[in-house]
Amino acid sequence: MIRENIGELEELVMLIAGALHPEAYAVVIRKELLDKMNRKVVLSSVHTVLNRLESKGYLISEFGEATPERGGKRKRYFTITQSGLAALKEVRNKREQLFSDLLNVDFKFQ
Amino acid sequence: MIRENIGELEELVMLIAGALHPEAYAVVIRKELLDKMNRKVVLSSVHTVLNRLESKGYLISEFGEATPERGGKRKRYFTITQSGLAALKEVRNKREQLFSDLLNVDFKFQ
DNA sequence: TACTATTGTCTATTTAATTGACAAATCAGA
DNA sequence: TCTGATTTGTCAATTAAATAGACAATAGTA
Repeated sequence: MIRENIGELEELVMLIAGALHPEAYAVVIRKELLDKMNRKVVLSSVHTVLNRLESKGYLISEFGEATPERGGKRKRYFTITQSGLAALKEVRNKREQLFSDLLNVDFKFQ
Repeated sequence: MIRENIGELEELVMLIAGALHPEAYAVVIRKELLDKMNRKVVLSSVHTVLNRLESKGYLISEFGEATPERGGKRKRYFTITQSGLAALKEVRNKREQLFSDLLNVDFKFQ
């Protein structure tokens, strides 16, 4: 059974893939994860979640040109879908609501 | 090895436990998870993450009175720590930055 | 040609999340 | 007072997510 909610790594990868458009592929996503979130993951972890996000319909992918400038297999580029963007916005809004509830309590008690 | 980052469920549980202060215990946390986030979890899942968060130092707990009004074992109340609050704020800020990057790209390409 | 760099795939292992059965405590009604 | 329903917590087993590491594919460079 696959979870219907978005996991923590999944959310970050989606955000970064979206922000990197149209140059989002595993290697640079991993780099951004490290640079911007200080999140250390191995490449294959990024691939694992990219594949899972694609199977959930939150991302789509296509392979780049057959002859890259320098080494490597063809890059697989990912794009966020409308469904993916909507899912991101939804969790964000709900979490922001919780956050404001929390800060409110924090004000009263501490 | 314990992950240094906060998981998706962990984050929600911390936010809710904080917002429910000083009445946060597993059963009501689970109810809020359902009501506010439409997140369906079994009670023991909530307990599992509460225990993990406590062992990470993000929450602390104490047992309530030995003779509750109606049924049940003694309630275990959870409180968010300064460390927990700081961790929440940190991931939130970083994610917000990614989100604004994404919306910016979204504007340019779609 | 051999080496290095870049990217992706696959399999196995570890960690996190979930489930379900059970234990403990108390109230309410027969 | 016994029985059952309620409320809460604990524990063990299973499933899913995340990680690690070996390998394959492709191309530039010495």
